[in-house]
Amino acid sequence: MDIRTVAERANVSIATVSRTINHVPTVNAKMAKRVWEAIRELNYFPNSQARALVSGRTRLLGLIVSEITNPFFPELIQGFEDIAVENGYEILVSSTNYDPRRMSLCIRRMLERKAEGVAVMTFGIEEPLLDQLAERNIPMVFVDQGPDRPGISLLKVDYHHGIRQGVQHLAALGHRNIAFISGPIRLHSAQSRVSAFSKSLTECGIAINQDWIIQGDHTLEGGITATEKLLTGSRLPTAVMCSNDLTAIGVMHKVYRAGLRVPDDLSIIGFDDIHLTRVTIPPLTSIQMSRTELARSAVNALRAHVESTTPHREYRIDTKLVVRESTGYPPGTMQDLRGLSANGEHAGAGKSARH
Amino acid sequence: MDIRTVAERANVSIATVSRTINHVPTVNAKMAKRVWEAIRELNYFPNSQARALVSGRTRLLGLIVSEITNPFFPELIQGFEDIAVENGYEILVSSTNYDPRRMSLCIRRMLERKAEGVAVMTFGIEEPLLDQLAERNIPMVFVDQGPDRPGISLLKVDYHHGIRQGVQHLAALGHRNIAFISGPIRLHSAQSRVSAFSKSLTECGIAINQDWIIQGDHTLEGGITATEKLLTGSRLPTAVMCSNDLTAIGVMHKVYRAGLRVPDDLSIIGFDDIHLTRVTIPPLTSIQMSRTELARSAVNALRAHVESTTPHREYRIDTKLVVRESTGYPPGTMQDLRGLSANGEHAGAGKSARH
DNA sequence: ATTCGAATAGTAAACCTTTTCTGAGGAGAG
DNA sequence: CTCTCCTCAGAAAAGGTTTACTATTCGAAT
Repeated sequence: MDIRTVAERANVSIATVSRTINHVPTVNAKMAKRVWEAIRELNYFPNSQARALVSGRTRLLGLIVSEITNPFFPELIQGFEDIAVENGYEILVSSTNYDPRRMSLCIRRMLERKAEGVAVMTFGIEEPLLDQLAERNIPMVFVDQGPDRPGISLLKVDYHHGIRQGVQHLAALGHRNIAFISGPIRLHSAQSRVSAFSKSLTECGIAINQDWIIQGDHTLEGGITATEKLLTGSRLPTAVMCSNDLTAIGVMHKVYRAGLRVPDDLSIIGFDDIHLTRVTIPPLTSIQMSRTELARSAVNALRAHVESTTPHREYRIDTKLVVRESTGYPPGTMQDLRGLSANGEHAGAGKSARH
Repeated sequence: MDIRTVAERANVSIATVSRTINHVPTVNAKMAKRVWEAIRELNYFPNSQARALVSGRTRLLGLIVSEITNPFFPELIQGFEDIAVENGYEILVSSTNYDPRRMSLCIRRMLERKAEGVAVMTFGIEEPLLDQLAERNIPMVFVDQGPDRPGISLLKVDYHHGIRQGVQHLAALGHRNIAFISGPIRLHSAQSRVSAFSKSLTECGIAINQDWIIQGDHTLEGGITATEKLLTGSRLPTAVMCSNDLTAIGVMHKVYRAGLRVPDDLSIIGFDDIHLTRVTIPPLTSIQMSRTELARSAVNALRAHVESTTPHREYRIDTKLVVRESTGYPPGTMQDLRGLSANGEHAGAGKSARH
C-alpha cells in the first residue's frame, strides 16, 4: 500500500496526497480532508526511505556515546531523544565501547543512514576518524573540544565550577589530604577534570600529592582497583574525589570491603550525579552535570546547523555540587560528635555535613 | 557521489558495481578488484535508503524496551546490538516508558523505518497496539506471552526455577517470614514472578501472608515506598524478595535509612542480577536472568523468521540464584555467631551464608 | 563452420516519494 | 465579454539503488 492507493481512494493525484501529508498550505481544505480520511481508513503511513531518498532530508540525528551500560549515558540518551522528538527528529544511537574500531563502525552507520547531524558524546578524542563526517559537511557537536570548523559546535562544560565547590566543601570540613581518581587520561574530559581538581586544591592552599592522583577508567572495577592502590599507599587520604559516579560507587564498595566507613573514615565525592547517587549507602555527594542541559544544547546546536539558523560555536554547561552524605569531617576531628554517633543510629545520617 | 561515479571510475556499468558490493558470484574477479579499488579511492559507501527502497530489505531489527534508564535494559540492548551486528543487522531501539502513547509512537517508528522484525521486551501487555505490526506480517518476539500467530516467537522465561532456588535458600537459612515486592501487576512478567514466589513458598511449606506481597513498580522509588509499607506493618518479615534489582536496591536504601542492617535484620534478594549487584553494600543476592541469552534468543528467533529458516515458537530462558551477601540467618537465630561479628569486621562478610 | 549454451556485462524498469513545472479554472478588471 | 492574474491540482522528473531481462563473448559440440 502506497501513496497511490491513498490517492485513488481520495480521488486526487499523488502530488496532492504528498502535499497534504507535508502540510503544504496550497492544498484545498476539502481535498485535504478527503485525503486524511483515506489515510486513516487505509492505515497508511509514508515510507521513510523513499521520502529521505528524494527529499534528501532524513530528519535523523546521530548520537555517539562511549558506553551504554554506564548509567550516565542512558540518562543522556533519554534526554536527547525526548528533545529530538519534540523537534520532529528521530535519533540513531551508537556506542563505541571505547574501541576505535567500533567508532568507525558508528561513523559509517551515521553516514549510511544519512544522519543530518551527529552529537559525539564520548568525551574523548577520536578526531581523525570523524573527519569522514566533517568532509561531508555533516554538522557535529562535541563536548569540551573539537576541530574549529564551520558546522561544528562545542558543549563547553565548566568542570572547574563544580569541582571547586567540591574541593571547597571538603576543605571547609577540614580535609587536607584529598585524592582524585581520574578517568582514562586520553580523554579530554578526564584531563580537564584532573586539572580543575589540581587548580582547586591550589586555590584552597592545599598541596598536591601526585601519588593521590590515580588513573581510573570510569567503571566500577576501575574505582575498586584505584582504591586498592590508595589503600596500599604509605599514607591514606581522608577524602577522595572521583571523575565519575560509577568510579565513586566502586570506591565505596572497596572501602566497605576494607572495613572502613564512609564518611567517617573517608569522604567520597562523585561526578555526574546520576540517579543512583540518591540510593547508595550512604547517598553520594556528587558534582552534577545536567544530562538534560547537555542533551538540549546538543540538539539545539545540531538543529541550528541543519536549519541554518545562526548556530553558536559554543554552548556552556554548568556543573554544581550536590551535597549528600558521603562527605563528612575527616577522621580524628570532632571526636565528641563521633562518639555520639556510635549508637544504633547509622553512620552518615548523624554527622555528615550539609551546606 | 553515487554508484555511477564508481562505475565510471572503474569503467564498468552500475550493475556491476552493485553486484560487486553485494558479492554476487557472477562477477569477474578482475572487474571486482577494479570496482573495490574505485570504491576505496572515492571513499564511497552505498545509500542505505535507496538500497532498502528497491530491495525491500532494511536489515533492521527493532527492539522495544520499557525503560532505558533501568540498568537491566542497557545491558540487554548491548547484547542485542552485538548479536544483531554479528549477523549483519542493525538495530533500532525505542523505549515506551510504560506509556501506551509512547508505545504507539515506537510501533509507528518501527513501521516507518521498515524494521524486518521487532523484539518487544517490555515484559508487559500492549497487544492491541502491536496488531499493526502483526497485520503487516512483521515477525515479532515477545517475552513470556504473546498472540499465537505465525511469525511470532516467545521467550519463555523459567521464573519458577530461580525463584524457587531463592525461596529454598531463604528457607534453608531459617526464614519463615518472607515478603515479596512485585512489579506493576499489569505486567505478565510481574504476575508470573509473584505466582512463582507463592508456589515456591507452598512447596517449602511456608504460609503465604498476603500483607507481605506488595506491589512495586520496578523502580528505586517503588522499592523505597514498598519498604515503607512493610515497615509500618504490624509484623516485620525477616526476608524480602524483589521483582527486580532496582527495587531491591531501593529496599536496601530504605532499610539502611530505618537503621536496620542487611542481612542481620533483613535478608534481601533481587531479580535480574544486573551488574550493579556486585557493588551494593552488601552485594546483593539476586536471581539471574541472562541478558545475553535473552538477546541471543530474540535475535535468533527474528532471523529465523526473516530468513525463513524454521523458527521455533518458543525459546526457553533459564534463571538461577546467585548468592551474595544480602542474605543471612534471620534475626534471633544463631546469637552466638551474631555476637562474634560485632567487632570491627563488617556485617555481611562474616555471617552471610553461601551455598 | 555452424549452432548452442554458459558465463557475465550492460540496459532499463522498479521501488515510493517529493517537487518543479505545467495547465486548468475561476475571479476580477477593463 | 475578454483578458489577466491567481490559485491550486496534476503530470512528470528525480533521487540511488537492485534486479530482471537482454546482449555479448567465448568455448564446445555437432
